[in-house]
Amino acid sequence: MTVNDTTIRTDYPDPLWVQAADSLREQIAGGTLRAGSRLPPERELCLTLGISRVTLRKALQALVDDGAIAPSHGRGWYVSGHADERNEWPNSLESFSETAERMGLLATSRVLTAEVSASTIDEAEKLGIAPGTPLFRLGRVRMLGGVPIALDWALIPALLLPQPERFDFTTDSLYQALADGGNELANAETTIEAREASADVASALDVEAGTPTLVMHQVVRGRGERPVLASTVQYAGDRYRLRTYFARHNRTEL
Amino acid sequence: MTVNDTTIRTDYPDPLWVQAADSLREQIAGGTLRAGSRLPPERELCLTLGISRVTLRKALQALVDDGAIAPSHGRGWYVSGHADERNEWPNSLESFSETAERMGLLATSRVLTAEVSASTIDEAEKLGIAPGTPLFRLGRVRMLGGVPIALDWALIPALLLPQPERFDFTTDSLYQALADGGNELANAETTIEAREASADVASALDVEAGTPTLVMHQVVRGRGERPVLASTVQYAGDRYRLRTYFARHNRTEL
DNA sequence: AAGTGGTCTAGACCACCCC
DNA sequence: GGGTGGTCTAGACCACTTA
Repeated sequence: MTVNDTTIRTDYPDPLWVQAADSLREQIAGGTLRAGSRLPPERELCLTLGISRVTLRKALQALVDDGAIAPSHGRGWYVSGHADERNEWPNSLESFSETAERMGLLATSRVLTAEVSASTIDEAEKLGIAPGTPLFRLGRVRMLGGVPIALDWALIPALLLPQPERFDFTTDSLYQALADGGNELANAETTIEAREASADVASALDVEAGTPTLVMHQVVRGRGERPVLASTVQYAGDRYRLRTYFARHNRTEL
Repeated sequence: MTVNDTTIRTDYPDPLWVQAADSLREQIAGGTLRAGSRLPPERELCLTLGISRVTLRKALQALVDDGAIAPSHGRGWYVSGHADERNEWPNSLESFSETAERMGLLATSRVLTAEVSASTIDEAEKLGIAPGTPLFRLGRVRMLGGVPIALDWALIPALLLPQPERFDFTTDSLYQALADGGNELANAETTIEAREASADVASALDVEAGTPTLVMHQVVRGRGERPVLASTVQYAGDRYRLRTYFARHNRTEL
């Protein structure tokens, strides 16, 4: 027999495992499942949620990636102590706008540069394109509550962001603009280092020259695996702190 | 029957999905599957590898987490351009010893402190233990090829690392020591900031006071979700660069 | 229309933990 | 021994891409 045809049949529902994961997240957030407590057995959850065990386990894995629960072989699933909401992009750095939201501040930008011009050899190599390919260059001062926090330079092959003048990057998200154009971001290589503020950077960030800054360089790729974006962000050392959360995967090896 | 009931029985075959993932990794690394090329269809791989589709997909997901391949609905699986070996702990920061290996340098340490003493209130709060609980304190200068790179302070509840004097932390890995004791590390909360080197730090790292340093603070949890380790690492700004690689998960949002 | 990945099921057996 | 998570299967249908 098939499932009991509950006639839900809604036209475009989330996959069952997403619904199940959301349901469990709510129960954890709502306190029905307290931190440290054990979840009902998988086979019982299957009945409660009306899904198969394979599907349930996919939902549970999603919660593991969030850091919300952890399995213990032979004992059960346990709710993590620190089960608050995690990033929507787990294991990533907290984004600037996420930080702003967490701190209850308004994230804005002052646009220094927004223009299309030919790429240099170095830029082309980083982005995996031919030298001279048109690049959209976006330079911004990122601010929280009006205070300058970071200098952000982004390079995007112009073809991937047609008509950049459609956007107002004092408030619009560059990531969102790329996603709207069908360039979903899939992964990123990141390096982070500490460096003194040069005179130029210092004046843009309104700090003294020579003070420590945090320099983050990223090459972000889309689904197609070609780099979509290269960015360099330089944070004033005493005004920002990168945050991230790592969860180890299901590897059995040490 | 009860053949030899040797209690050990270290007869661990890897799960099929791990074997399958390894097999695919080899084919990619070995060039049988070139960057950018398409993998055989899932149903064909199932026959080749002699496993079911569910199992195969678990293996493929592992490669996605490595950043080695990416799926395209309706088209196939594609090998990523940058398909070289990734971290064993994907989406984590590259560890000090990994960096050393990549650069062909020898990672050593000078042990400043290795002692057990009672925890302060602040330390206890970070580690989720009672104030006064004995802590193993390990202070090291981390070096690459004999050059001091970072100051590393680690705090571990003493119960989790009995007889720390068994280890020689000038060369032994703290993570390995914890894993040997059954404390597998599961996840970590990390903050990273830039700060000036104090006089003490500067002399330990052999740099000038006031130069930029990268300060990374981590609270690492094990499977049990209780913190296992709190560490603060301060890198000389002009001698080290953190590296990481993020891969977006299967979320459909955006 | 055919091929491909995405989701889902019902049931099975194994490995681990605890009584 | 009984309960629990970990692995695995064979088959089904849906959604997307390409021709």
